[in-house]
Amino acid sequence: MGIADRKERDKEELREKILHAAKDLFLIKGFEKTSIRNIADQIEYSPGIIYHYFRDKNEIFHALHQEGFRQLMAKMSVLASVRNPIERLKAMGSIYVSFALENPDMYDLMFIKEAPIDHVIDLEHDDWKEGGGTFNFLRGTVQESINLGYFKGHDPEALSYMIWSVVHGMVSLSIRKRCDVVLASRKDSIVSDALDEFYKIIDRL
Amino acid sequence: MGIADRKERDKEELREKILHAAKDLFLIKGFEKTSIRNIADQIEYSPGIIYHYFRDKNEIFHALHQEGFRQLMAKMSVLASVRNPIERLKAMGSIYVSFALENPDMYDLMFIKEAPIDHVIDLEHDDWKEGGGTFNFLRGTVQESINLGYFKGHDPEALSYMIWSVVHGMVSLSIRKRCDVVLASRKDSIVSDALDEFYKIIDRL
DNA sequence: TTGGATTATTAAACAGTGTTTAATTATTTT
DNA sequence: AAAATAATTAAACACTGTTTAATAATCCAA
Repeated sequence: MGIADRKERDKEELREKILHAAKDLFLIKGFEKTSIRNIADQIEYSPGIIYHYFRDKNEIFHALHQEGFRQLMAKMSVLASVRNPIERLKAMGSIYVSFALENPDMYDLMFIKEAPIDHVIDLEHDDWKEGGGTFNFLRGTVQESINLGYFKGHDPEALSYMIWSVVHGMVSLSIRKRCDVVLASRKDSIVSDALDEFYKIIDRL
Repeated sequence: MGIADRKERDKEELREKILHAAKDLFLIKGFEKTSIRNIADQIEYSPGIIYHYFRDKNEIFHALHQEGFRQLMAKMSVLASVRNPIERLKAMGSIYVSFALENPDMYDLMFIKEAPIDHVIDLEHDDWKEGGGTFNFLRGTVQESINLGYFKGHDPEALSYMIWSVVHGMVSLSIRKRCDVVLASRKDSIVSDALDEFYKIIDRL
């Protein structure tokens, strides 16, 4: 079935081209300001073609969303070798924050934008659960820490959510420029400074 | 100058009507999905009139943004009577979170949406600074706590940003439905559970 | 009270959006 | 080579924020 295969590959190729163009444009102009026509112009096809590869603009969103999670998980995977769960926890925080600050638009897409999460819930729920996912990695690390005697009296799941909230809060306030108003002078360092404050607290528990 | 006054009042009245309609619609449909024409329909005027009262859609955003901050600050003001800064800190967290969960769309507008923050920075910077503002209230409370011997070795400003990040992170992940995917079973209670975890940590410092 | 200036309001248009439709071109199968 | 199928497009639809010029309403001075 070599011919069918090649056809399949050709189709996949154009799909990737659309996705690539979409990502490029969105990193420059932002997601909502990137139009279907912009993407079509970029790949030198007519706008209509995009609807043969994606149901709507949200499905492009969703595909990029998945790619972002693959990237983040790849960055996290180096932590498998860190034995001490508290050390791993802190390293996770640093990786999470640096991923967000180095790829603010991708982070925005993954964790801030409202777009089609309903869609994501349906389609990605299984991926999340079986694939482990970043949150389960965090929850596991917290559980390990508790097993070693840290975080006494804490609920592992709620504590994990709190920890996620700290790092997400820091980077999302920064990305959406909410600290510029109130912390203009140190807006470039405040996130890493605040992360250090959090590490100090962890060390004292 | 009674006539000029009345004219002024009439103008103000329509301005308020636009704002009211905009807020109503936006609470139902969301901000981006509320169009100028929708607002015009609601108040039974033509779309063009809105541009005689607001420069553009962002200026409506900005007006609602200010209203939200007035609301939040009003809720916070009851805390002036709480003497113990640690108690006040925790009460602030609870008020902040409940404000966000009770007015998710308003919170979204104030702290999550990207819209015209540049505009806000220019216009609102002074309000923020002199009027105190929520963040300065937090910073002051943290400073008071430090003066009383709490949070030893911490930088008050960075610590304040970290604390803000915790509560903002919790509610914004919830509002933007990022916990639904990963914590479906307890998505309604996770925010308050996580806040409790944070309080436990504060109590142990 | 009337006429002119000013102001408030509107209708219509512009350039853009996501999406759908039917028509066209290209490719594959018979 | 003809018929069937698939890929691609042009054109339209109903919407968006915003601007323009024209209209309607109001005010102010003579």
